[in-house]
Amino acid sequence: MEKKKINHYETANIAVNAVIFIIKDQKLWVYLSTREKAPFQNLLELPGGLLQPKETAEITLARKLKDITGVKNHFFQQFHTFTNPNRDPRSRIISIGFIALLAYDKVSNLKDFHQIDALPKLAFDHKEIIDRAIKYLKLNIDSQFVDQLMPNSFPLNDLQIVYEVIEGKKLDNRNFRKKILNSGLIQKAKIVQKNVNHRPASLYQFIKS
Amino acid sequence: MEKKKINHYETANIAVNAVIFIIKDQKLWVYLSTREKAPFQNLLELPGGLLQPKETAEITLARKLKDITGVKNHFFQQFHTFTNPNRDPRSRIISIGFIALLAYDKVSNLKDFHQIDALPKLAFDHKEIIDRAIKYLKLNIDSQFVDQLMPNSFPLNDLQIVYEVIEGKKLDNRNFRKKILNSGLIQKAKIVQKNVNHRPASLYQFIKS
DNA sequence: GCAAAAGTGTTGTCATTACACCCATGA
DNA sequence: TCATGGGTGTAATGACAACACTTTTGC
Repeated sequence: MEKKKINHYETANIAVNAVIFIIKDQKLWVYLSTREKAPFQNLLELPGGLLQPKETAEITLARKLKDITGVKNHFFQQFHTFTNPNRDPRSRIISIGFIALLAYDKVSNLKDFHQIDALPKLAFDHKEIIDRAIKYLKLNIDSQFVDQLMPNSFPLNDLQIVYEVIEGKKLDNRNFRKKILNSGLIQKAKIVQKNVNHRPASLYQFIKS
Repeated sequence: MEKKKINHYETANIAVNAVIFIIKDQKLWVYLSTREKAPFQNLLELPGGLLQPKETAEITLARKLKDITGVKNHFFQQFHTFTNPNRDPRSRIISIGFIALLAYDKVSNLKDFHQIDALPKLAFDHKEIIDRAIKYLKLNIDSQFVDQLMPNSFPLNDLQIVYEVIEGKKLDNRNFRKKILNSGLIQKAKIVQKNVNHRPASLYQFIKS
């Protein structure tokens, strides 16, 4: 008896994965959690999850991010979709990769963040996802991205460090200040830095349009 | 009797769609074909197809592009994945969107190309896919992209037109020539334009690295 | 000789780079 | 008073913008 071949195309689960970046101590850090189940048990992995019926990838991701960080209204952006048929040994799951950017002062617990230049072996293709996310971040660095990585108000030198970390090079302090102040993107906040054992900095904030 | 809920996640087919651009007559054109079956019968749609088992999206796309244009080794690039659960009325199909760029002299039949500023109603969410592809193209315009859109050798003024169409503005001829010649990206070809009823142009080509 | 597109230089403005010292605070 | 990071100006260079006429070919 011959079974009619209705459909020789593949069906798959659809996953999202978030590469959540923060900048702290002049380094880029990414959120990872430990897998409790096989496959890749005890290895670190990116947060993510499968799309439920009626969900877009963006809705699934917003739901997941809120669960993970407790922050509402995360900033995130698609950067690539990973479709290698063997990327999950259990079954075919394609993953839509997002970057999510977060100011470190919004993170209540930093222990799940890992420096991107000292990552151990990761589950699945998550190393590849992170590598591509970093490439995307460096290539698309702009004030909208940097805004997300900064606290509400900040010294100019902290802003400079964020640019330096992402661009991977030192910037001239005087030139940086000149440029950023002339850009019209930021303004002086009404408060000043306190409790530092050096000259307190003026604090600035991004002008929300 | 209660049915055990094994999996409340969605499975879906995975499609790729290609937004194939050419530039001709100082306009941007996109490849579309007419749907022969419902849904959206007789409307125009983007080329694409479903992933087969063991195929990555990139492999599926390369296969499809070769079928459509006859060209091997197409240049293409992912730009966005579309996951609206209602984007296909038959079942859940998510689509990975690619741009593909092609020199118009490689196209044997131009009848399936449509000017992007005069598109009729399209099938599915394909209008949205094209809009996003155009945005991506404009935002990421670089010499690698432009190279794909040019014939092997070309007059500088044709190159200028390609930049003008993508950027959506006129460029100064002298400044354009100065800049592009100083960039080190192109070199004079050994041949010269023929059979034109005006002064024949020197032809140039991109230096393949 | 006319139509059509190819090709060519100079000047002003603005953005970017390079570079080194004094300032305000807490301990 | 010392340690720590905050904060400042000027000059040289390079990139980009504005601008109009001559050249070469086919018909």
